[in-house]
Amino acid sequence: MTVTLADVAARARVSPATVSRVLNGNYPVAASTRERVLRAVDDLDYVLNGPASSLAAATSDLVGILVNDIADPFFGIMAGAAQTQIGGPGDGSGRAGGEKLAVICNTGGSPERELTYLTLLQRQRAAAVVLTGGAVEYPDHQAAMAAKLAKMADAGTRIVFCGRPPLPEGDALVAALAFDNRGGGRRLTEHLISLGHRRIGYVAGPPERTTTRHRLEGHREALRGAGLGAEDGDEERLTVHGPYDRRSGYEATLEILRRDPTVTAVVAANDTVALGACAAVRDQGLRIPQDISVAGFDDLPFSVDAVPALTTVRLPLFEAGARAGRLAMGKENPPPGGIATIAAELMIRGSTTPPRVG
Amino acid sequence: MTVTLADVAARARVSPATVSRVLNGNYPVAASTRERVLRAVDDLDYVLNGPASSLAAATSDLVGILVNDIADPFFGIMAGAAQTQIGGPGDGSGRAGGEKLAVICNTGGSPERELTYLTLLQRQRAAAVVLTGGAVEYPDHQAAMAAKLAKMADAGTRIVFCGRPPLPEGDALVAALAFDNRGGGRRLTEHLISLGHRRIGYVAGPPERTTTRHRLEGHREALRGAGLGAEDGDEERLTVHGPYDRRSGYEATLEILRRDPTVTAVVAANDTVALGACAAVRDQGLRIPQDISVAGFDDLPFSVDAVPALTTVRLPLFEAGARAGRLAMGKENPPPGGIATIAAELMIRGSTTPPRVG
DNA sequence: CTGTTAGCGCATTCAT
DNA sequence: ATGAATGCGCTAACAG
Repeated sequence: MTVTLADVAARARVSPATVSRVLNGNYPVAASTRERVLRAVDDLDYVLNGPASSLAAATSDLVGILVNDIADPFFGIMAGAAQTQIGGPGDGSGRAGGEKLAVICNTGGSPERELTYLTLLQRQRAAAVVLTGGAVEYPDHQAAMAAKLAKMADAGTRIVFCGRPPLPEGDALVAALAFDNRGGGRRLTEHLISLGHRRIGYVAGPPERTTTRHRLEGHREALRGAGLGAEDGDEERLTVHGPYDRRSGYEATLEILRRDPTVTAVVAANDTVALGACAAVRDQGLRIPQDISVAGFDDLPFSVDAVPALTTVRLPLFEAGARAGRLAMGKENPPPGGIATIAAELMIRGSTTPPRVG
Repeated sequence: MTVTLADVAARARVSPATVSRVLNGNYPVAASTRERVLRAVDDLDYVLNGPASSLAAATSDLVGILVNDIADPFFGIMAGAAQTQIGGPGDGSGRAGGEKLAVICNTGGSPERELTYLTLLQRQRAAAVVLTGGAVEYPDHQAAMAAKLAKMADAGTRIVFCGRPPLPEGDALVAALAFDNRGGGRRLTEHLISLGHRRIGYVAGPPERTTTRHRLEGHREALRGAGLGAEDGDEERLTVHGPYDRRSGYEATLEILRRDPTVTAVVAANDTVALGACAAVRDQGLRIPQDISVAGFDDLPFSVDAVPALTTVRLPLFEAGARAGRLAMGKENPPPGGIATIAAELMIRGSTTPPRVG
């Protein structure tokens, strides 16, 4: 019923080995036979059996891209960009040549699912794995991840981090592209301070994630640099943690305003959270930015369309994702030391202004 | 070097077949031996060889989810929802049990890449394929898709459409969840007409996609139902096509305003496009909704946070994606006739009001 | 409930 | 440049 390599060989009057060689193209084959074989492939509508091929060759053409939340454009943009470098141009024939199968795996931010997906990819003998977004800092989980990644790397799987700091152990096995979340966070808050803000609320992400920690650390660096926060307990009082979603931004902002109605600015962990923060501010009858300035992080596409446009920190998500894809394909050499820090750019827009006097 | 099933069998002092049985769990095994085997698996840190397993069993645990643009939350939400039903709960061990590997494939809207991905999934003997979003209506491509899907279905791959109309041939091979784009589009424009709008611009998506066509048809049904458009050429003049992105919304809206400065409302092909439309309206010095009403489609999460909040048509993306995932897993029976139409709900918000008199 | 026996379809030595 | 032979690691009958 199902057409195999042998069938193609028979029709082309060559040996199975020859068919395999023209299909993989890694070996000299006479032009005339190649043509004959390809015609037989078309005639028979033959489709290579991936599992059999992978088994015999001990490698596969699968590349996994792990993301925390695919419904969030932050990850969608990186994943899509990576895929453009992995999927190959496509030859328009639908026949599929040497392309890899770039697949996106949605962990939902769960450490367990992250490990499960890695195991699944390990089973498939994936050619490469790209891990995007911040890591969870539970020691057990980090150790388990490190062990599993080491094993996969050992088995020949290329490992690439994208927007994620390298593992504590600092394996040389991986190439890491880390965003400068700390620096971006610092400059953003410095901007607010330079405008004259002194009481700044901070809606942070989940405490266990590296991204959250780094952005928050940057924020506090800026506060301390200006002699704010550390001494009077404001840092703790004006920081509220929650997930990276709109609802969290809304509720955390209400909480911050309740704790201190005199805050003049709210910094959100990312742009999505900032949208929720804006809604909360408005629902309190306050105006942005006249009464309260609001800032985000990431510069997602919708941020420029917020009203007023959102001051935020731009991360080159597409470029980083594409580079991660190239690293996964071995098209590009790893950065020196295996790790590159990607700069973050402050985008000042209408949602931040000097606080009202008085 | 690499641990195989036989190694585990040797260590557990059982036959390879027994190990296979406990791993797959589809067969009775004595509790004591099962335990022994599992311990051996852990001791040896054994990982099943996916390709070998798939080859022998002639099936794989891969499920493909095809999307047009993973950076667009419209697809991210559906894909993520589908994955929640497919990936399995995860047992927290990271060991990976009977889960499927749900993978998202980003076609970028290209027909060629769509076919290429299907071929790749066909190679892998995917257990199921979920196709999301509107289809491209080029006859050749439709025929090629129908042929390939038929072949895959024939080989045992489950095919599910999500937010996509069934194929013209109407194969019984697939289960289809189709959004009521036409009805939603019609009700949206009827809403504007009922407010008193008479000259309504329409920023449409790419003309070759079913989603575009259906939404536009709904729009025109409403116009004609009110005796508008058809006779005076407004339909054509006030419709501009473009991709489903912000930029297109911006530019098309400028074009519409140029063609007819007296339009009082602009309907966009989706919410992202609507955001661009809003920006264009504002850049022309016009206010929303006082000078011009703007409406979108999909009700993506950010739409409620637009200022003013966007009137749009809500599609239950998460629910539809989850249902598609269950259909792909065979956890749920296909709808009668193989096709279910998913209702669209009009969400009236602040971006639409009656036009100014005069 | 468990062991034995055969392939699954292909890539890759070796020959020629 | 091509063919023949071997085995990748596992599952699925079939015995027992």
